Amino acid sequence: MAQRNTWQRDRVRAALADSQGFVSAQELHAMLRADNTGIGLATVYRALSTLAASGEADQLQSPDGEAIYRACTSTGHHHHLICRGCGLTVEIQADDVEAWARRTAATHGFTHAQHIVDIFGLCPDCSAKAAAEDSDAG
Amino acid sequence: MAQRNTWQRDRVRAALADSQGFVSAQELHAMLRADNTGIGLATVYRALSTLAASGEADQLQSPDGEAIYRACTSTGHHHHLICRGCGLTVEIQADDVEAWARRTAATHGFTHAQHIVDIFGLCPDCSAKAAAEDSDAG
DNA sequence: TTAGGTGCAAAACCTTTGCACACAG
DNA sequence: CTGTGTGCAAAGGTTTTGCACCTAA
Repeated sequence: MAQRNTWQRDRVRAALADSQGFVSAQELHAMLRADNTGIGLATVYRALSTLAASGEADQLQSPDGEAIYRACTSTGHHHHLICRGCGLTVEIQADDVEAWARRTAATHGFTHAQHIVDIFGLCPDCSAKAAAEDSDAG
Repeated sequence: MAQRNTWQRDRVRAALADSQGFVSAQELHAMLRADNTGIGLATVYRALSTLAASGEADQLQSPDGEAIYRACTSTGHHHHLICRGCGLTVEIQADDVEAWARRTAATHGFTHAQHIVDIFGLCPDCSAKAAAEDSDAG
């Protein structure tokens, strides 16, 4: 039948739960290897896919183009505030926007809707640096 | 010295402006090749990076893990509801979201903030087709 | 002239897949 | 026993990079 309960799967799940924010499959694999398990990279990917499919994990794309995962928290996902200067990424809650996106898709009869909501800008540090360079370099 | 003004760069910029919504570098390259230009894939990537760095284009990750770009329109800001199946694009107004984005950036001390708010999904037609295939094959 | 841009192809990167074997049920 | 899961490595995809030539200022 469906899924078996292997220690590999458990380790992946545990490592995922252990991580506070998002983790890439590569990072997860590295963690697991460092943890003295001879787990394979493909296994990590497969476990992650399965976990994501069964709703135990959330999967999305990092700004770097990697797939990143997090243990599934009961309530929806969030979005990102990304610094163009240093790459700093702040996770933001946007329940209103979630609702708006769903409503907008439904209004137009769209199904299977995913939304992209991200804000690019300069973080406080980079804003200060940019201002300094501006008056400095002219 | 800074950037030169090559026809390749111009074509990339034009193709980008020509596209409603987001386009991947691969798609852009295909368009440009079909347009009778012998432009190279690497050139498209390089032009896109330059454009993104100079603020003329916005770059982000599609749900499929590709980097996607769109022309940065300084005026008449609106968003898109894009059909994954047939490419149909609906322009949507989102004043509430505009306000929210501005507020969120400010709250975190971010400056020069631009936001990306787009929804990908299946339009009514493609939804129906997908449902038909589902009950047919499943 | 100068130095940045271009094209091609190979490299690098992340992710998926084929295969033989092991292990959960 | 049955069939899913695993590990390895090779394949697949996208994006970057090296190099020689070209071209815009």
